[in-house]
Amino acid sequence: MSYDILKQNIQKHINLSTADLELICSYFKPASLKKKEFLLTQGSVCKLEGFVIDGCFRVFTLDKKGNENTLYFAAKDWWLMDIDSFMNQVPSGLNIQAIEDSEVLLISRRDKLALYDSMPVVEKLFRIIFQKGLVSWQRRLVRNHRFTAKERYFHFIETYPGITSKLTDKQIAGYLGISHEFLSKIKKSEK
Amino acid sequence: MSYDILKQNIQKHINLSTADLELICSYFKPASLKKKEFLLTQGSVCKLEGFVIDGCFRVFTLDKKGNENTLYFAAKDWWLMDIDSFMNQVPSGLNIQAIEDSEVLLISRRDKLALYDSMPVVEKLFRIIFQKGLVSWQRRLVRNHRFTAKERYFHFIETYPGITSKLTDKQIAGYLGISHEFLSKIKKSEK
DNA sequence: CAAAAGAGTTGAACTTGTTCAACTCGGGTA
DNA sequence: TACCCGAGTTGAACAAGTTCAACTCTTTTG
Repeated sequence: MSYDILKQNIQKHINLSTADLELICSYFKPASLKKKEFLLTQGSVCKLEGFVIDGCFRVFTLDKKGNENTLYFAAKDWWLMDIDSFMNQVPSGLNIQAIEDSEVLLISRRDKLALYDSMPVVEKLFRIIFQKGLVSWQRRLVRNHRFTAKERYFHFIETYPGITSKLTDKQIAGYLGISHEFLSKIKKSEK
Repeated sequence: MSYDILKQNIQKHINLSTADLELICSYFKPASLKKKEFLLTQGSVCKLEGFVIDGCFRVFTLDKKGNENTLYFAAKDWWLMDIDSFMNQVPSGLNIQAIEDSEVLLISRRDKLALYDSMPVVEKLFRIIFQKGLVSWQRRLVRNHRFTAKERYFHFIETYPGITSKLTDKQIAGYLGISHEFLSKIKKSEK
């Protein structure tokens, strides 16, 4: 059952009664996306927050020159959201696209706000999730300042071997913040 | 009264009764730090979380070569913490140093955990604070990928004119992730 | 199956940023 | 006052990463 992955994810963060767990999960609705389909496009308002059950997504922005900058990839067991647009109902600066056929569990903004209001433990859950997220974003920024593109590349493939295999080099380059031509040269140099 | 700044900061995020606000604030104890004094040093465990009433701090890491990488500056009305070390009681990778004589309000880990447990609204407060923090770290990473050092420099001084005046160029360079020599050349080029 | 589009590679010229070393300048401290 | 230290500047040589263009090789799609 696909909800098991969500339940296990929540329990990694907090201890919860089975009843509470069931109740939280009941607000999430399953959805399928085909490869290349978008869950959110830049400029529109984010209406859904998701959790990936299977498949993989990339979350990226597009600048005027058409350069893609990838914020993160979300494979199985990852949360998927544009927090800013979802919470504040402002136009999103992000695109969320399936990079392979995928299954997600989605919650609407209204339901999420209702959960926050009715279950304090959900506040705690997301306080912890965001707290952990903040730490990893801080670390990523330091790596970006401190490490060369080559070091960042090897850090990435060692840290996320499972995701790497699903991605094109162009997508990885967009995550590392380098051109795909340069990534190609990095890979060649280390053969 | 110095607690007013903290109260106003909290109220920017959530609506709270005066009684709750007073109760939360009662856990925070004032402290003074002299210029160059450390609130936390790399390798030790973070025991206190702070809120800046006056002055300014820098939060940075030091690598083997002695390069300083600044995660952020915290002036009046900013929160100050190493979330990872504080929450998980692991040795910190960060240094927190006053860059001028400063006043802070500090809360211990025990008191913070007690607040989380006894007041669900505190969970909400920090859920919102971390949520906003996450958004700005994501944006900063995109700026780092997309913008040149020169663009990042002008973005910084335009966004934080008040803090800029307190900082040396070396400290700003550490925040931007460039050498201070290169920052000097950037400033010269735009005269 | 054929055509087209996208992914990856390579080279050459270029831009951005680093490193190291030498120098200047102003402010605190003995 | 004299000194020294840290901040900032500058130049030259170098390293890291980009851009553009040309080419190959898969993959997708009609």
